[in-house]
Amino acid sequence: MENNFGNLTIGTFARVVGVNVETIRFYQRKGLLPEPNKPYGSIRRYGEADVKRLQFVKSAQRLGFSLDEIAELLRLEDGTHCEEASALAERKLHDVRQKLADLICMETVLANLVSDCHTQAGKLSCPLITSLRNTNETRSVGTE
Amino acid sequence: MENNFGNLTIGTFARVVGVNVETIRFYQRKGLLPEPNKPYGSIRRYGEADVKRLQFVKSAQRLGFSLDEIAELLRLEDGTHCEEASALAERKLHDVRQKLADLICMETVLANLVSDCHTQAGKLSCPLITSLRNTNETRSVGTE
DNA sequence: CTTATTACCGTAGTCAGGTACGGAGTCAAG
DNA sequence: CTTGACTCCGTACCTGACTACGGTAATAAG
Ligand SMILES: [Zn+2]
Ligand SMILES: [Zn+2]
Ligand SMILES: [Zn+2]
Ligand SMILES: [Zn+2]
Repeated sequence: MENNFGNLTIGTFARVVGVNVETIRFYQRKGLLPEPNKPYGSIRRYGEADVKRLQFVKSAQRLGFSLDEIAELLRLEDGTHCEEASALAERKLHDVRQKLADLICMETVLANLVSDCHTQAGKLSCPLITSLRNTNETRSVGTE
Repeated sequence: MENNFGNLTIGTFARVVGVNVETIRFYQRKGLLPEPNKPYGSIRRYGEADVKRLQFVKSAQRLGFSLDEIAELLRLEDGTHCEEASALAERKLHDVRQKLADLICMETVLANLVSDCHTQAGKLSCPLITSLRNTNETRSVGTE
């Protein structure tokens, strides 16, 4: 039968997006993905919309959003709640910027540690470890 | 009795560093912190070294290290394993930079969505939602 | 001396985010 | 029409990082 991208079984769907079948079922139970209907018998079929939605979930997840937050983002999908939608998006934007700041701080600290470590010239002990031991420099990270 | 910083009970120790007592005991079971001896009876006392070590754990954690990785770092603490230490830090730095790239991408997307939403002028449906529905823009996120 | 905190210790529970399992039923190929 | 892969569904289990519970002992405060 046509196995184009509009007509996937759960297994193909999972392989296309690169997740475990069980993960899809888990997301369905959590309400993140719908359980599509079974057009040709007793097996559900998944389409492009599902692929996109799942890819969105995975993208947002890589950005550190929790599944609950992603559910919130996805609940905006009906398009009738402009106020709530923009408020939510702005909150997320704020979160993202906060995370960005934290990460930039981490990046600096780690990059310095690594560079110190590499410019060590026959010193007695690793400056990376020494720096980590005097935690002063890293204390400012994650000031939420 | 002297409650200076070289003679803390577990409760004071916890309060000083700002963690739960149970967390300390948990770290002890994990081997991240030693169980000090009981100099005045049957109650353990904690000193500056313990405070520093716990602060080290918490700092490293804020930098995105897992407890297992931190244990690894602590095992390198004699400072004679520069290679391993820097390799570990470099791996973390790579992770952090990957997350940064992802977040910058998401920041752009979210900022655009919010701005679209605000420049909406009496249109039928929220452009933020519309954009979210065509998730194309977020597809590039997390290209590991 | 009594009472209220705290410490000690082991075990168990929590939460997020899955992953695995087992017993059906279903479907396309040979 | 059987075989083997796949699906469905419910339930159970797993990891990481804690957090809570419960009983007993020690000790500090009044
Ligand atoms: Zn606004
Ligand atoms: Zn080094
Ligand atoms: Zn070594
Ligand atoms: Zn809008």
